[in-house]
Amino acid sequence: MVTLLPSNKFDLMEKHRHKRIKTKSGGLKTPFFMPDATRGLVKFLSNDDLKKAGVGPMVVNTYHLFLQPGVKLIRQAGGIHDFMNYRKPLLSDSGGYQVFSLIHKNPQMGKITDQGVMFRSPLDGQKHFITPEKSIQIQFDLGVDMLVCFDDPPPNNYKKEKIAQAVERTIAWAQRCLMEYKKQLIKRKIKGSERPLIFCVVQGGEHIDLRKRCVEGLLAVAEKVGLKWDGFGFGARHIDGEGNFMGEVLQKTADFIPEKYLRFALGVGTPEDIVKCYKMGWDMFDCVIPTREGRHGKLFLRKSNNQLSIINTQSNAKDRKNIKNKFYETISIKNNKFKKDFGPVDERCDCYLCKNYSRAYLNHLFRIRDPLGMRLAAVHNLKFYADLLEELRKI
RNA sequence: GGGUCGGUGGCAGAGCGGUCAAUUGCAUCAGACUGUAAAUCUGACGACUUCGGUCUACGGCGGUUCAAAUCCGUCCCGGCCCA
Repeated sequence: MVTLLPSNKFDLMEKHRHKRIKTKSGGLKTPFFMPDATRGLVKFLSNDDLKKAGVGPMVVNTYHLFLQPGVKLIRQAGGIHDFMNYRKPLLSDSGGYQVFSLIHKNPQMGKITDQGVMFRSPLDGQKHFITPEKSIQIQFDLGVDMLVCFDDPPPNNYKKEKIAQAVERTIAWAQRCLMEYKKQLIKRKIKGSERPLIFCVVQGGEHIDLRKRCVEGLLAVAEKVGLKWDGFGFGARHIDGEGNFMGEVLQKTADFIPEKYLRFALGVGTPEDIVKCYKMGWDMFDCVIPTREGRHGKLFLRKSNNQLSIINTQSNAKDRKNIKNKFYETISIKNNKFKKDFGPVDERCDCYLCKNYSRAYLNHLFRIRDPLGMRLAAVHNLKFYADLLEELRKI
């Protein structure tokens, strides 16, 4: 494998660590990245593609799977692993993010109360009431290896008092989630080694005091219930209104979370954001970037050296400035300049795309909008992420 | 040869006297995307420009009109119908 990271480029605090965790579907070493298989698949990819891309654990989504095909069917299939025929660890996101992405962004899509959330299905408009308890029950029904508490992630630009309110709600919901978790373990007679790991989520937007309050509240709640969290997630968006990475908030939040807990930076992120978070002590990541941007024709490339990128010259001024800090480059394969480029997408990459096809061919696939193009691009980007994380595991 | 319907920007196809450099779709060019309502979304798309405008454009030519892609004449080209 070609080294991705320049060895001396990161002047951040060195708080990274390596943990080993056990799940019923196998062990994991941190740090690791999980692609989002929201509806029970990484769009366009087969399990074989995932394997070739070096994908291990993945994230599925409670709310989306609840809507379709429904929990009952997945139970009949023998659980989400059997349904997908995927044997590696799976983490289910609670549906909390959909409180943000569907409702906070679009109030007519549902209603949030202390009791729970009324979602209006984007599929057919039907109403569904999801409570913290229900989210946990669904996640047990899915049979995942890791589950996440149902939370309320407000947009970062909300007034502080509203974010504080979301923090208190998230803490209260976490307690209800943990109680339900306890109940389900007993009800289903789940033994220690079969126990899914449980993550709570820290809210608080850009406010460090609220993040602190949230971590403390979540620790207190666990004590009250008499169980321990396996990990803490960083909730809401980790970029501010201008698209800037909220480095200090991420760093401080990591510091508030006691060392022994896993730290899961939900939704992070770009390769550089992952590296930064890793250095701060975050262990786990998931993001749609490699797959979505791949489907949209953006490919991640290993840099030939530590010099400035010359490829991405058409990006805006802000990007051009930022690119100095990047250890990789990106191309938009749809661009005209690749029409007759018969070289591989990334000559330093050994993924299925780069080993078999040219830039010109991929450009053609995107021009005719054939799904094969999106599939190959997603495989390539996931391999890039897999290689990056493999490298981080060695640092 | 007669009749009839048509010829609009790369293509398809609106417009049928001024608000038209011309709706819309496709194509093209670029950009965005961070716990996936995303095979999506945004912008540009005649030429020049001191960004206020200026010019050239709706088959050709010639008219009518203050004003024509839009009305009239004629020519060229195409579809269909009749001989």
